[in-house]
Amino acid sequence: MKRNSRLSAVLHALLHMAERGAPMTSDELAVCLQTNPVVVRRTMAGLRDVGLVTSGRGHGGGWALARPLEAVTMRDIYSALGEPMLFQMGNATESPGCLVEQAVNHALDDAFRDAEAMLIARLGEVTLAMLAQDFKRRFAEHRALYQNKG
Amino acid sequence: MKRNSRLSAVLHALLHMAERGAPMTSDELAVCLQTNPVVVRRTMAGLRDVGLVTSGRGHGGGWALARPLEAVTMRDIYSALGEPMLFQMGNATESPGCLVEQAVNHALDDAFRDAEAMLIARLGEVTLAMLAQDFKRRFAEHRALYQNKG
DNA sequence: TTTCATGTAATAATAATAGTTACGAATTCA
DNA sequence: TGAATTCGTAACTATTATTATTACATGAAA
Repeated sequence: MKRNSRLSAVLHALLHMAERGAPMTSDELAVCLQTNPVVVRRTMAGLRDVGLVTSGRGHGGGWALARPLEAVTMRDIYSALGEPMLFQMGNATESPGCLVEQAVNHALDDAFRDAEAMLIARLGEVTLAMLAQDFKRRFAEHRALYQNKG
Repeated sequence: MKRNSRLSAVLHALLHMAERGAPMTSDELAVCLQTNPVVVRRTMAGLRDVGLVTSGRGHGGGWALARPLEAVTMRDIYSALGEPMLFQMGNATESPGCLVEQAVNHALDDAFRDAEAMLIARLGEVTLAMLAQDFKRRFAEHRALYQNKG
């Protein structure tokens, strides 16, 4: 896994889990996401805590979706991962004794809060089912191209 | 200077530069922003390159605003610092061979692009003059409180 | 009871950012 | 001219945050 793009990676994982019927192990997901099994567990643990996925141990164990694709939005995932991903931009000092800084921080906070609100709203409009459908469309398109060429 | 809050720090600096009539040296700004003079130079150099501030060497030199406060918005500063501050969230892989990932990234990019567009629009509505005025308001308020208490 | 898989703590490695040191170049003033 | 400033930058170090790894315990299934 790279950079701070955990959201992208997790969505990726969830769609692969959906394609598969049975649970996927941390090792399988780690290969899929090009990261380490322990990192997968740590990340998925957060999703399990809010009821988005389930985990099971022993034979036949692993990670599985806890809800149908239609009932999960990108916002759910974003929130489960701990929203401050972006937008944290904590203002310079936590103890704003300087009145200039108070004025600056107030204006910045306003703008960033609004932008994040819009982001969250947009993420809430897209379900995993929609993503899966978009994937299918791309797949069909890709296959058509492939058949044309050979 | 702390964290990734360069935007906040720079706005802070510019307002202090405005209060003062004469240019401020990197050393003075460094004290004001609790950072290092070299860091100040590096940061301010970006603003100078887009014509927001001027720099002068030797006696009486230092940094000064190149435009009136009314003619600079928070967006100008945000852009000059290199927008990808937040929002960079580069999707997991740069070579998206996986169609699942393509679908995910497309959806995420849409949402983040819209949110950043809103952020930039909001930042563009606030001039440094407005921030200065808000500061004055806070100062008056503060002084009133102080006089009441003794 | 052996094998498989998660749970988690502790540690190491990486990457991004910020801070330092050092010195060169340009400007002012005596 | 020469000394005092002050920015301009490169090179290096330090710090911080994130990610990856190791190791082992816990629980479940065959």
